[in-house]
Amino acid sequence: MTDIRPGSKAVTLKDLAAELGLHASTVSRILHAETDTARGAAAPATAQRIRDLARKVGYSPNPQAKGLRTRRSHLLGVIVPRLSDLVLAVIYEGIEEAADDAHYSTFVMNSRDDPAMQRRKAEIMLTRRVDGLIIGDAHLDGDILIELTERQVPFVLMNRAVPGFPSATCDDTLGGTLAAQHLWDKGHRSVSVIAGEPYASTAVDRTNGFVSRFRHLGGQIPESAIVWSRFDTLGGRSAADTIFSDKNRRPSAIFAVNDFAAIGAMGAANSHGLLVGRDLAIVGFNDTSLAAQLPIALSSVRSPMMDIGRLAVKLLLGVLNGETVQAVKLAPILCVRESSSHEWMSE
Amino acid sequence: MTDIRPGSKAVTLKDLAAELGLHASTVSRILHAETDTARGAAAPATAQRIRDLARKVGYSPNPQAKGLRTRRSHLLGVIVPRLSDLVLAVIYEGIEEAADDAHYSTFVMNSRDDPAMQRRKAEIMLTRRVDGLIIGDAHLDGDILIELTERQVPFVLMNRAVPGFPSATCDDTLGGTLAAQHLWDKGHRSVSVIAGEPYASTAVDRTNGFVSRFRHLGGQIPESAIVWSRFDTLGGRSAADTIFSDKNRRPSAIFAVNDFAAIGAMGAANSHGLLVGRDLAIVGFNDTSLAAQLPIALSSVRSPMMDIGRLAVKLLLGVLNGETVQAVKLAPILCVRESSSHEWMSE
DNA sequence: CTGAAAGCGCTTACAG
DNA sequence: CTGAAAGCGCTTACAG
Repeated sequence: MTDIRPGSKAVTLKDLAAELGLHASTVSRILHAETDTARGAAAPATAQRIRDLARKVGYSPNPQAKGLRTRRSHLLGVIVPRLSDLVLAVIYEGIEEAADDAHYSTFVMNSRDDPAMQRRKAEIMLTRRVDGLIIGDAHLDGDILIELTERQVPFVLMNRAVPGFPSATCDDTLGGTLAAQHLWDKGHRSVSVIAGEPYASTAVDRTNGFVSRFRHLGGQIPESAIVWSRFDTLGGRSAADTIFSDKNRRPSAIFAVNDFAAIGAMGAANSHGLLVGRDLAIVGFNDTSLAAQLPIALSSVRSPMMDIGRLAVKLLLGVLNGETVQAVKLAPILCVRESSSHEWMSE
Repeated sequence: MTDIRPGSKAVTLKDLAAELGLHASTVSRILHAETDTARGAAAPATAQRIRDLARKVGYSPNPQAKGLRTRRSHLLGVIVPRLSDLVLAVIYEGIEEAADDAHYSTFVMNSRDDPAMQRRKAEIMLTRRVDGLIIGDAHLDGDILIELTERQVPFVLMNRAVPGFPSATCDDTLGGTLAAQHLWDKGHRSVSVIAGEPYASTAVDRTNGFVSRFRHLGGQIPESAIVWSRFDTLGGRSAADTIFSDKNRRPSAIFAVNDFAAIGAMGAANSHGLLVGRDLAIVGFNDTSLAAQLPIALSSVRSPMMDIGRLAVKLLLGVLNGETVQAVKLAPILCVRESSSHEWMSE
């Protein structure tokens, strides 16, 4: 068992060397020659002795010393709007997994989608000497990314894309398209969109994908039927209230770009005496774990959240490796459930 | 504006010293004498020049070098079952805030409540040389905490307590008591409990608090009415299904030790043709942001999640400071909503 | 009041 | 095949 206590003596290279009657530099050389056994680094027998002892005492190099010397911290910084957004929490699980596999550790910080906070958190991470940043709160209208690029900070975007920067996202446009096709096929001709925050590509792309396809099929969506909103339940509820307050237009279906907004819309529908799945169809986005378990199961476009996280790490490691990386979009699939499975008879 | 780029030259102490015609050690001394201005560290004028330049170029000491020298990383490790559990995500926000204020940074890792994974993650954090651990996934029956204590790793528990170790938690027993009193007052005499995982103090204490009070008031709760379950929505649903499948006993109220389990129970009730808030009362725990926004608003015992996070940091800093710290419990309050506000007439 | 040295634990050319 | 030196950027007694 390893015995590494914060602040107290851990086993050092020098300890190993002393134990073996060797010089620390020799031990170091061997412990790095993982791939090519004893490739000029030391005699095979010596190498074996070193490795055996290292394993036995559970040696692990002091990351501070190593980082100081190599100028690589093996630390990745992750910035998200909020971890209490389930979508980001799940993506982060993917990030943690992939980083772990690559022997990197990750910091994660909440920016609350506030530009000043985004800057502050990025600065803290850089001060900590992270090797690179995974940014999950990119704003379409921000200039932080340009600054980071100028400062040559290695980074990739995750979840939200911004044209011109590398990113790992869901194909949100396609997701919106799937939702539109589904609702059209079920007979809906009057639909509204709870569109999310206009500064987020997720909101914009999902909305665009939906609207384009619906119009392409011959449907009408007036601008007034697209309601921008916060991503959370409360945002969804007030957006839905806005939609229902229009007495001249009562949509038979709502597409919400986010499951939580969709849940809020379900609550609003309930308050207005509408039974979801009969009087009103609702489709959400992300297929979070809650969707299928709600009293009225929610249809949702499933985005591969874990994979987005893993991919983000892969892309960032690519950047750190000097490769040129692109924006990559992962395909979503539609999960139809009780909230939108009924056929709608247009009157 | 600071200009710190990973891997590239950042401003060092030596740079500052050269610029000022001083020795690096002098600069270092001043930059540490924050409290007592120039207290024997340097001439007031020199101190001022140093501080001005440091601010101007945005100097921040290299944490690796500093850590190597001082044997303090100013890093805290946080281990949670899963960040996709909203409760932990919110607690983590409190942790991040408090750590930030104290100039600490935090790693957070998911252990999935799996003992092997808990060990692994703790080991990774220790290998990273964190100064201490905040453990949010403690099991009542585990032995990891004993090991850590023997190895003299500084740590505190958060969210879940284990007797004999310092912790920051909600007063879960009190929370259960509040729920029991409320349901009793509303006229319920036949109740069931969705109790959560028996290895978690949250589950055990909330259940005990509830059962004790209910029995104390003169109510009956047979052991068969206490159903242990997972903490998530699916766990709540199957627990509720179990409860409803007992044809000899149809409770008029259910206390779930967790909001997500409560939501699952709502779904199950729905499937069984029971209208929550009329045929069945449900009370959850934590008052997560969803509770108030559900189509049928969920009554819930509100735990001070953010405060628990902040407190955990405070306690751990105390431990690092050599203080003896205790288990601290924060008081919850009951939020009554539609799901349990109806009066129940016992037949 | 300020400088110079030593050393934290590592890695990396460079000798031999 | 192995050792010795230098140095990453800092802090901390210790001189002077």
